[in-house]
Formats: sequence, C-alpha cells, structure tokens
Amino acid sequence: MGYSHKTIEAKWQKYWSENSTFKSEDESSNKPKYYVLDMFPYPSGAGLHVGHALGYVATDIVARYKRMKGFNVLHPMGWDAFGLPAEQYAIKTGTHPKITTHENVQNFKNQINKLGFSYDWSKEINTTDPDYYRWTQWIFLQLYNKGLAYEEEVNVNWCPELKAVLANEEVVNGKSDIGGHPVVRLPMKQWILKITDYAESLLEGLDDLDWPENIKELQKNWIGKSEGVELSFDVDGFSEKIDVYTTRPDTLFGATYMVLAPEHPLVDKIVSSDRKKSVDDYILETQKKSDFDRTEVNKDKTGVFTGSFAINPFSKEKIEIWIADYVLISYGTGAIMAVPGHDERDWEFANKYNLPIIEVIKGGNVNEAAYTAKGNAKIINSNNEDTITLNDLTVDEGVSKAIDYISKSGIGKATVNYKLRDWLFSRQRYWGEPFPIIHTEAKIETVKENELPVLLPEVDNYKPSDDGKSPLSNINSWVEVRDVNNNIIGLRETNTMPQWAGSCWYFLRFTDPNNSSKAWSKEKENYWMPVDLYIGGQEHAVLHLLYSRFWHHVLFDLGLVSTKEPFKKLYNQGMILGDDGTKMSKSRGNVINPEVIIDEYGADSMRLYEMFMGPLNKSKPWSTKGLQGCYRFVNKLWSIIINENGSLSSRIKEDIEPDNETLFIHNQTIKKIGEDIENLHFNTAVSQLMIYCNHMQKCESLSRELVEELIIIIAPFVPHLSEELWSILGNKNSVSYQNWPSYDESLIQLDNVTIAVQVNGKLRANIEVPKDSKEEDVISEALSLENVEKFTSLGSVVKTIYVQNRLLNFVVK
RNA sequence: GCCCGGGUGGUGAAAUUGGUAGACACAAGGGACUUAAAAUCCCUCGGAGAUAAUACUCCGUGCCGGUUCGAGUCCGGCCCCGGGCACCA
Repeated sequence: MGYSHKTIEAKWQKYWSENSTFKSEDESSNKPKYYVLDMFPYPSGAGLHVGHALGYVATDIVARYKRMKGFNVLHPMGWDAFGLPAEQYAIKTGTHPKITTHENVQNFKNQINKLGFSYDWSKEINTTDPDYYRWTQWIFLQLYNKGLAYEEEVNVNWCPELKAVLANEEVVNGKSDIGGHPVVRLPMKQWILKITDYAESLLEGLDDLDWPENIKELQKNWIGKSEGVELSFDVDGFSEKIDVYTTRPDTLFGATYMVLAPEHPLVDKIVSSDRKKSVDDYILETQKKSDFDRTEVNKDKTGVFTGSFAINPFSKEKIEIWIADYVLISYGTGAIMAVPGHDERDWEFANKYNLPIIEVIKGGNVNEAAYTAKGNAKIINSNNEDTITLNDLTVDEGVSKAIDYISKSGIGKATVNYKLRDWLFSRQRYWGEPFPIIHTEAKIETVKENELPVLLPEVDNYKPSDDGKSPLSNINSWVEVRDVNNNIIGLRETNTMPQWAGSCWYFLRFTDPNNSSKAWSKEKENYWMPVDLYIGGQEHAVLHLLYSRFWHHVLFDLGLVSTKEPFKKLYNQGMILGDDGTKMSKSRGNVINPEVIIDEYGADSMRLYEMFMGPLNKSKPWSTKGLQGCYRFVNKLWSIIINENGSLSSRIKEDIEPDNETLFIHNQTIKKIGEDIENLHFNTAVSQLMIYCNHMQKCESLSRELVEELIIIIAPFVPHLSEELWSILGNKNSVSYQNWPSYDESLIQLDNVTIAVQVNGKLRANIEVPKDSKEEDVISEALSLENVEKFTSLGSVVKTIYVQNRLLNFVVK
C-alpha cells in the first residue's frame, strides 16, 4: 500500500474537525498567547486561488509551530462579506446578496478546509451577520460621539451609465473600472471620518512596528507630513488678507505673484470689475473639469489675473494675484505665493504668462528652468532694510531666520500640513452596514446603543435611484421612523458604510466572537491583543491597514482597547504568477485551480511546494513541474518510513545508536527549521527537510526516536502526512500538540572542519583540520601543500589572515 | 518626475550578513531496472581551457569605478525590470 493522499487527508481533516483539535484555550490559560492572523477574504464567487493559499499556508505553519512550542494560539478565519460583487450580482439576477454570500462562504470554507488549515472554526465571523455589524455600528457611534464623524456635501463619483456611485478605487482614469463608462462628479451629502485628526498619531505609531519598511514608507508618504509656515499677504486696497502655506519661506523675496485656487472664497471679493468676466468664465471652466483632468500633471497650466495686487511682506513689492487650477483648494490654505525662480510649477506658469522671475538662490539659471536646490545652497537678492535680510545664508539657515521673523512680526506662524484627507465613509449602496443615524427636522440623532443593530431591510430593487441615492431610500417603511402615535419623527440615514468598515476591527471580534452583550470583553481583548503576526497582500498597504490603525488609535484613546497599535508584526506574501510569468487571470488562461492540484497531488504537496517556491514576500511563477518535485519528496519520505504493506519499515529500530553524521543532520535540521519558521524563511526550511530526507534514504537503519522527532518538525508543513505517520508509529494522540524537539548544539559542531586556503584571496586548497586548531598549526600545514606552495613561492608572504575554522589567506607580494 | 523593492546557471532559488558563489529543487543529458513504458534508483550538469585524472588554470552574481588581504554582500555613478505616489506649495 503506497501513499494515498486522498484517504489520508480526508481522514485527518475529519479527525481535526470532530475533535476540535485547534480550538484555542481561553484567557485563563497559563500558556503564553500567540495571535496569528490572515487578512480575511472577501468570499467571491470565483473561489479560492493558489495565491490566497500562499499566505494561509505560511500562517498555518506558524500557528502549528507555536502550538508545539507551548503557546496558546489564536488562529481564526472569517469573511469580509459586504461589498460590491454580491450587490451587482443581485442587480443582475435579483438574487439576494445574503444568499450569494452564504453560498460563496460555504464554497470558500470547503476549499480552505481541503488545505488542512488549523483554524479554530468556533471563532468564525462574518461582517454581514447582524450580530457582527451591530458592533460595527456601535464603534461608529463611539467615533461620532467623539466628534470624529461629520456630514458634508461633497462630490462623489457618479456613473450615469451604471446608475451607481463608485468608490475612488473603482474609478480608473476618469472611467468606471467596470465597463469603462464616463464618471462625473456630483455633490451629495456624505459621512466623513476625521482621520486627519489622527495624522500625527498614525505617523508616530509607525516607528515601533515590526512591519516591512516599504509599507511604513507607503503610509508615511500617504500621510504626507510637511513642515512649513503659514503667513498672510496684504491685498492692496482691501482689508482682507490672503493666507498662504509654504515650506520655503527663505525664498520669499522671490515671490513675484500669488495664486488662489479657483474655489477660494476671496476670489469673488478681490476680483476687479474689468476682470470679473474672465475670472468667472475660468471658474466655470474648472468646475466642468473632472478631477482626473485637473490633476493630470503634464497638462498645460492655465489661469487668469484677478486684477488685484498683494504686497510681498518681505520685499514690500506689489505682486499680481492670479487664480489657477494647479492650486488645490483642499491643501494648505488654498492659496500660494509663487516663487517661479525656485519652483518648477511656478516657473512653468510664470514662463507661460510672462510673470517676473527673480533669482534668490544661487547656482542655477532661472531663465532656463527653476533651480530647486536646498540645504547648503546660498541665498541672494534677499535684502530689505525695513524688514529682513537673508543674503549669504544657506537655505536651511534662511528658513529658520524667515520663520523666526514671520512669527515675531505677527504675520504668520510655523505650521504642519498633511496630505492625508478625511475619509469619505458613506456609499450609496444596499449591501453594507446601515448607519445608526436618524435625521430629524432639527438635528442628527443617534440610535440608542441598546437598539442596535439597525437591521438591513429586505428590498425589491437593489439599483440605486437615478439621482444616485441608495436603494434603501426607496423603502419608506424603513426610512420613516415613527413615534407611538405613528407620527413621522425622523428619517433614517440611507447611505451605508463602505466595505472597509467591517475589516477595521474584525481582529478584535476574533478575541471574543460570540459575545452578545459587548463588542468584546476587556479580559479577552487584553489577553489576546495585539495581533502578533499579520500576513496579507500588499495591496492593503494604505487603505485597510491605515483605516484599521485609525479606529484602533481612537478605541485606545477611549480606553476600549489595551494597545495603541493592533498589528505588531506585518508581513506581505508575494504574488503567485502563472507559469508564463504573468499575473494569473482568466483572460490569460493561466489560472491554477487549487482543488485540481489537491485532487492530483494532495494538500500536503501543495503546501510544501508553495513554501518551497521562493521567499514568501516575492512574486514567483507557478510551476506544476516544481510541484511534482515536492510530491516526489513527500512520497519518498513516506516510503522511507512505511513499508509496501502499510506497516512501519523494518529500517526503523528502537535501540540503535545513530552515527555522528545522522546526529549532526538531525540536530541541524531541528535548529534550522525552528529558526526558519520564526523568520518566515519557509523555502530554506523545506530544502533542509529535503537534505535530511536524502540522508535518511542512505541509512540502513533509522532510530525510532529520531524519526518521531522528524515527524513532529515536518508536521507544520505536511500536517496530514505527519498525523498518519505519527499514528502508524503507534501514537494515540494528534501530533499537533507534541512538544517541539530541542537540539543539541554540541552535535552540530563537527570534530573536523574544512578550511579554505587562499593565496591573495584566491582559493588554492582545502584542508581538513580538527575543530579549533591553533592558527600556527593550520598555517604550517597549509604552507606545505603543493598547490599553495606553488603560489606563495611567487613572492614572500607579507601577511596572513586566519578566520577560525573557516579560512586562511596568505597575502603574497 | 519622486519614493520603495529587485537584477546570481537553461529555470525557481541558496549563500551563517565581508570569508570556498550556485545549497535544495526543476528542466536537460547519460546509465540501471523493465519485453516496453510509467514509477523508482545512480551519475553529469555556470562558461572556457587543459588533462590519464572528478590534478589544475582562467573567467563569472546587470554595467563602470572604488574601499579591502578578500565584495553577490559595503561606497559612488549608470542601465534595466517590478510596485507605489503623482501640480500637496
């Protein structure tokens, strides 16, 4: 009887499920805790693909390893099930998203279970479950009560063709991602979360996180902190002042004109009558442009003169005030001082409209291009006896001096700006969490906490209305809130929350998923949080990972959670590409279906191969040939331990003394596998297992004790096979909770070591000497070698470098 | 344009962080077993030269230079690929 992956895998999956093998202990456990989390999936109709599996295999190996190391492991799985595809399917077919979601979840769960993951299914959650979104609504109320949620009229992406409001990420180059229809901007009342209040907190928090540097960098850039100064310019003939934000106050003498964003409130006031028409036309023109057109970098800059002048506070010169759409109303003060000599955008604009350019930083040629050097570049042409002189200072010195002067003279103050914008938190959709909000005539009222959840009602038509309102707005019986006398006292908010909402806190719910009176108990949260290891795709670098950190910071400030940061260590799995090296996609026809692979080669081989392919965080192409190599390995391992007839191989003996080489490899393997798992270097762990297995194959007899230890350390990688071998060896319990074997460091040290002998850095010989030999002994032995002597005799040895137990290098001149 | 990653055999990749480049595997070639095939096992496998020799020599980690006894690894400049951001003053 050979190795039959189908019977073995089905057998142990059933066993694990029936025995609740992977149910974690509660917070009263005396074991240390370890929380290892996957980014929970959106259960799409397409099912699981091999790329999903990559991250899940990695976390599963860590979870299984940590259990064996004596940790109480929380390794849960759930479903991020609100969202667009189910809703669009409903629009097309009339099938309720609840039904679609349920089917997809079943499908995903079946597929996941076939891979032999050790999830604690008693903790399964689903964001669309009222028992779950009740608490999503509850957290929203906490944010609202803290003043972090507000309503505002903002432009949304409206696609007339699809009759749908699209999220920013669903709009690509001004067209809908689906179908490529034009998208226009339409003002609508929206819920906004004040994430900008937490910009500094989110930035600071990054420092202590064990996250990939590039993800931290992405978040830093996204938050986009900039330090500068805000100062006001007097407007000639008006009492109003124009505030600008600049990071380069050292170039103030070079500010030769000003630009206001077309939406700036002062435009109307200061525009001269002869310019009114052209200014109004320009404003109208910009309003028509899409955001895409406005933010296109390479387009020609446009603008018009307002007819008014401002006074440069340093030079006291009169400078023109323009409006132009390259200045954004949403950043800084919505107005800038333009320094064409030293800012590329301003230079381009000044060049086009013949505005004056003054050189105030030495080094470039401002007639040709803006000169943007900073740091130690020298300031020139910046002197006014009545105000300030910056001449001959470096840029850095000039910045400090200018800020100093600006704040002392009362024209402005040092300021910090962030690129981060507040978070548009509502969608005009059906399949999402309803807001616990009621609009009455006078004000906004919140639904009482004990009346949560606000249930999502049944609807007949999932389409948004023509004016872009959510399908919920059509259900009067739900929208209208009545008092006991059946009088309408308010209208429910009909927008729903975006898909990010549920994933902002799911890791907290996993600590206490069945709590019906609270979102989580303090004890459980305190025991399990933070997440020790979080693995998922890099595509969530700034959205999910920033939003959930934001909520967590708020919850921390409210005293509702015990750590400021939710995810201690983050790691991104790479993509698995098709065997042609391109992204797996249906249209390319290079999609690998994990079920087909499991059917033919088994989950154990697939797990092993996905880990063996290369470093976890790299993209790498799939190769079914490569997978076959792992399948061969698994079979080889089986046939070493198990006979043809299915019983234990006679090679395995109770009372044999393993030879030194075997002990060396055995101990080295235990050490390396443990270290590699801790460092997430699964590919090298697998190759070490192969090395060990290749060695075992050559051994005539094997020590039962060592074989048992081997089975334990391979169990995280190939759990089904290990359970089967473990039981054939006569063990009654699951291998999953065996203690991880320890290794003997002294056995990993060999008695003899090979020393590389080099002459002038080139390898000339290898010698084997006893470990820790004396330097002079090694040198004299090396010098006596023919091939070494040949090269040392070409000159005289002027220096000798000796690296203990490793290398000897003669420097000959 | 700016900010991150990354360039090592025919292929996926290793290399204890400055110390024998190519572990482990795939593919390829050769052999054993077999009537044959599959499976399995054994051998070869960066390039060039040389040899009776699996003595040996030279070259080789994207390119050019540097530091060092010694560089895939560190420093400077450049080229290419992947990802992210993009008029943020």
